[in-house]
Amino acid sequence: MTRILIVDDEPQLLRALRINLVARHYEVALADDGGSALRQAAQFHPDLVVLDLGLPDIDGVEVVCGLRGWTSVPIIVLSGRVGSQDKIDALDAGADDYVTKPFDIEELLARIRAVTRRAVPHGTQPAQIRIGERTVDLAAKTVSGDVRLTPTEWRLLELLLRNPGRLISQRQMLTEVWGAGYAKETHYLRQYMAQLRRKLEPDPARPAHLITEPGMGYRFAP
Amino acid sequence: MTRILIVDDEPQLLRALRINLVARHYEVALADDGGSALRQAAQFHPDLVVLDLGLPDIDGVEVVCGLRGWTSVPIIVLSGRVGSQDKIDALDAGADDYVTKPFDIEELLARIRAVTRRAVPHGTQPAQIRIGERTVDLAAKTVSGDVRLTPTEWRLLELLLRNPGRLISQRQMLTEVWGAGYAKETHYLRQYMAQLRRKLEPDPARPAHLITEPGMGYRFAP
DNA sequence: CGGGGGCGTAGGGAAAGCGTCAAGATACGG
DNA sequence: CCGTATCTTGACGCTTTCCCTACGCCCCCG
Repeated sequence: MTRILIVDDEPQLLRALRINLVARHYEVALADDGGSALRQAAQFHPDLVVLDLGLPDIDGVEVVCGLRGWTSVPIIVLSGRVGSQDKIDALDAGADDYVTKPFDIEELLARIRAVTRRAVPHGTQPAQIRIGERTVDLAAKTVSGDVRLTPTEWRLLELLLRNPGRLISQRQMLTEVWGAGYAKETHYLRQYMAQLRRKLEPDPARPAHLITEPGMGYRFAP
Repeated sequence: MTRILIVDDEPQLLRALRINLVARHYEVALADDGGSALRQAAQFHPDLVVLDLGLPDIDGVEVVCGLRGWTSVPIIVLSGRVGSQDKIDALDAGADDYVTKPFDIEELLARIRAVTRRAVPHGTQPAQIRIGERTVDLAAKTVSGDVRLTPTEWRLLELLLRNPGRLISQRQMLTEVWGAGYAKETHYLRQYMAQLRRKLEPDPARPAHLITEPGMGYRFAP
């Protein structure tokens, strides 16, 4: 469920927004000034902030900066000011969208959908990745079970593991690992992929995680 | 360098935007109708699309859908229509922002910055397309259900999927997939289309998505 | 009713791509 | 200076993919 923090000093607008959002199954938290907005954001960990610029205590742009200091949560700014400079300031401070009051609630909802659709779910990939019976730690550059990899093998493996499930073209692998000018040396790939499989795959002859896509490239299957 | 595709049918607006964007070191491509917009997007691979809704050939929302069929590139819609419903339709079709004309160029630039700042580098977000019971991801080159495609099959499928609903002539398919000298080898098409259908269609004998247009070409029906 | 063009399916030979073994070349540390 | 680890390069079977031919079907048209 998407969690939304609404920040506005007008009680009736706050109320109207809360009702509309709850009806659409959002989880809602409220704040009526900048200070409590920052506090609520830290506690509530919203997936989206709807922020009125005209707050009694802190300027709205300041609130945006305060949030952006530690979070990349999407922010939609509401404001009665129609001047372009206000919009530019808010957007460049880190806001994702800017809606001028008065606004149609349906439009705001559509913009909320647009912004949340784009947002990446927080919590990216962990540093530890399992390959068969082995565990690879990209940050520490270690593999469980006393397996050691050469620098070239690490570069190659990292490229694959950072794109789980995605096909990496031979060209991309060669240019990123060996450099431009080696784009045709597919021989290196076969050589080093074989070594990686020998060191990592449970059954190197039948690779289950370091997959070949003939004519195209390789992929890491988690 | 950020690459921007501008789609508008007014030459003077096109010109003004191009000048402003080039001055700010964006790389710019232009299109003046929906058809060339879709084509340009497939060729130019922009990091952002600025799209006017009032195009002569295709409705703007259709263009948004056409793009969203295969890419998650950010889209900022321009429009003279101020009605909320137009905004909602465009945003829900997959647009990221909606700016009503006339607009301040500085505001548009700020919105461009806001949208591109949020955008993740190419390909990290899956752009998935449904074909029957299968799901195709063009960026990762994956098909659900342990289906694998050969390089030629991918080139052919990509061409069709990037032009959803549109007829692709045999000539175009042959030249783009096999090369300029193969424009008459229509039996290649029958061969590979059959294979694609076998691998993707629920009932290959009665294709529901990879449609033959006798004497003309083929079409992908979403 | 017969013929022809366009379409779908099947199968086989050629070629390209892949995995592997092995050995020479190069860098690095003792 | 030598030995080891690592990176290049070459050669050889094997698999996948591509290209091509052949054949049967359907629809349109004569």
